Amino acid sequence: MSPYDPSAFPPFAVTVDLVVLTVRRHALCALVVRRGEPPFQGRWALPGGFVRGDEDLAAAAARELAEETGLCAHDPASPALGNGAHLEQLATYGDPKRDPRMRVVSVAHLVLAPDLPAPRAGGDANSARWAPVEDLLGQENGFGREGEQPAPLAFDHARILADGVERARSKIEYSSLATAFCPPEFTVGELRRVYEAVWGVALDPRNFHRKVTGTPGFLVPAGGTTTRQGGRPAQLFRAGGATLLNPPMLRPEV
Amino acid sequence: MSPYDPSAFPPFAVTVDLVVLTVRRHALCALVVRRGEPPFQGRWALPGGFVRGDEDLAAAAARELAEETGLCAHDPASPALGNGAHLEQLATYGDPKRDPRMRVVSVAHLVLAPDLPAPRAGGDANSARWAPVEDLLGQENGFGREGEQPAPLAFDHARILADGVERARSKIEYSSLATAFCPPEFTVGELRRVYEAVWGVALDPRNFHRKVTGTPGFLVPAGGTTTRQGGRPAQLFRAGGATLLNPPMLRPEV
DNA sequence: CCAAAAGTGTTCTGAGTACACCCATGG
DNA sequence: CCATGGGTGTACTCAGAACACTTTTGG
Repeated sequence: MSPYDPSAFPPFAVTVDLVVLTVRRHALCALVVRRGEPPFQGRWALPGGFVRGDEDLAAAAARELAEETGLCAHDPASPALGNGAHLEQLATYGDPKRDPRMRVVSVAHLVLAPDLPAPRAGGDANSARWAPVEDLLGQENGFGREGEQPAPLAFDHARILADGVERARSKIEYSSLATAFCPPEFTVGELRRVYEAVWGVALDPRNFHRKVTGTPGFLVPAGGTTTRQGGRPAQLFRAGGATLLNPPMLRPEV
Repeated sequence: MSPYDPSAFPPFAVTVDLVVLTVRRHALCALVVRRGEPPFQGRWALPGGFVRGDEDLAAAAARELAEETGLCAHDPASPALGNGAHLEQLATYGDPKRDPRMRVVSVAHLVLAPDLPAPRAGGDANSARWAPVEDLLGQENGFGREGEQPAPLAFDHARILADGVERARSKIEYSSLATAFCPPEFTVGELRRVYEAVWGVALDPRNFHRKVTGTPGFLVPAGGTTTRQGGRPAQLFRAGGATLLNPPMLRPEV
């Protein structure tokens, strides 16, 4: 079978889907858009779209991200830049029946973004919003609010979202990725609240402070202080050059 | 743009490429096949092939693996079974120019296999062999043998192989995946030599023994002993049910 | 007897945990 | 003055690192 023969291989549609995570009001939230057409019309879905014929996968993900949120993300090789979003490839989903219309292989990407004012519904998306992942996936932990159980996400997007959340949860253990959820300058307490929101646990503020300030290259002082969280003024930091956290931040047992 | 309109999205070819790793003669080795046709004719490449129209990605990877090696791997969800191979999705490579003939998106998979007699060249592959990853990627460590620098792998396969090796190296830290490199029954020393080959370091045999036998569910005694490594008879073990290793095995600093 | 690998015991030390305590601000 | 969060000091504990030592085979 010659590779030049188009009948030797079936044609696929290739898309990118985005798991865009942020921390809002002490909860881990994901960006979802409402579908304006069948299938799954009216249901929430992850943002995404077709990869163009001459476009790299990461470029397609960055383009879709910009179209849907105005965020400017960057190459997977170099993490956080621009207005701070981190983008990396997550996994690829290619079940033959995942889209009832045709054979679609979707390369999911994970984006970690600082808290943004409000998603702007742009392009082909009817409307967009931030939703707590706990609501989107069903209450994994016991302490979720009861009652409002929204319709499940379209396609296999609940699975993709769950994989993205799991990736984010494990990756902040051994990397400085949690800073991607923070504004350019942040306090140790704000960074701690990111960990607490993503992991759904409480951390000891004193030991956390020692751990992150004692790891060389993790945080660099930005010079100023802030009282935006109340209490005693806190030093402001920027993310340092170190991307790997060794020894890792230990996630308390559940 | 309606998704039903075939002109709305460009058609892609979708393939799976396999990073098949094993440990032979105290070295980490990868399975490579010689290309019988252009482009890159005569060069070594990773095994792989087109995904069929009604086939899941993992199924395509398992099929290609069986065609090339006779190995029987299994679903990514459940790790090692059959004759012991572990298969998981690695990453997806979709640079528009990665294949000069056409637009190909390749979903790479990682396979960890115990030492096999010899690869059987099957199907569309001219010939196949195990090659030390150190030779295929250029000597990362100083202690590689000099001189014989083979031609680089075809396409972007060196990058894919490097990503697969890196995944394997990091994943055996915190999982029981290293047992996938071992036969069904193995000794603690054999398992230690797997770690040493994959990481390229020397580990303290005494502390390693305590660590793996002291982690509940990691190893279960198989009952017998063997002297196939010489010296005092060693207990035989099987891989236990535990898949996560906590606390992780610590990789010594380079 | 000796080499080689398996396995056990013991000491030292680095890092996480828990928690008492002080600091600096806003209201 | 006091509530709130920021930050430091310290004792306890656990697990990895290093290494002396014993065990059991093959040659």
